[in-house]
Amino acid sequence: MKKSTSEKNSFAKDCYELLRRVPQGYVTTYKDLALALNSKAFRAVGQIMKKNPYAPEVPCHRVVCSNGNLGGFVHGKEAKKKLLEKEGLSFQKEKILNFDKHKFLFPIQKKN
DNA sequence: TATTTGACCAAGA
DNA sequence: ATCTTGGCCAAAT
Repeated sequence: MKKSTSEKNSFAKDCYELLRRVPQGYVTTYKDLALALNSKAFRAVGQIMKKNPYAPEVPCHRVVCSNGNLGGFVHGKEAKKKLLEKEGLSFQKEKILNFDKHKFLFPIQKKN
């Protein structure tokens, strides 16, 4: 079964769509984003964020590593940490405290 | 078209 | 607990 031509560019697009749904005070991970797209392109997700941070429309600062580590950020990790702290998250060095507690799961996510 | 690159991940030592 | 290693996949070069 061949994929339709229209869903060729869907990866990056869907990425932003999903990320845009993440509310303040919550975070998601590169892994979960990829899995939500039925893919394992964990790294590609990060690449996309770096290249096309569609600016404040998409909260790229709410995307972190699945192990609770802060992850990366174009404007520097410290800026990212500050933003998340403002949204109510707390940190231990580079790790997020109560990580899974603030982790946002997408409506149609495969079983954890 | 082929190769390299990463804001990653999970398992080993 | 930290560090290394191999793998993974879309995008850029």
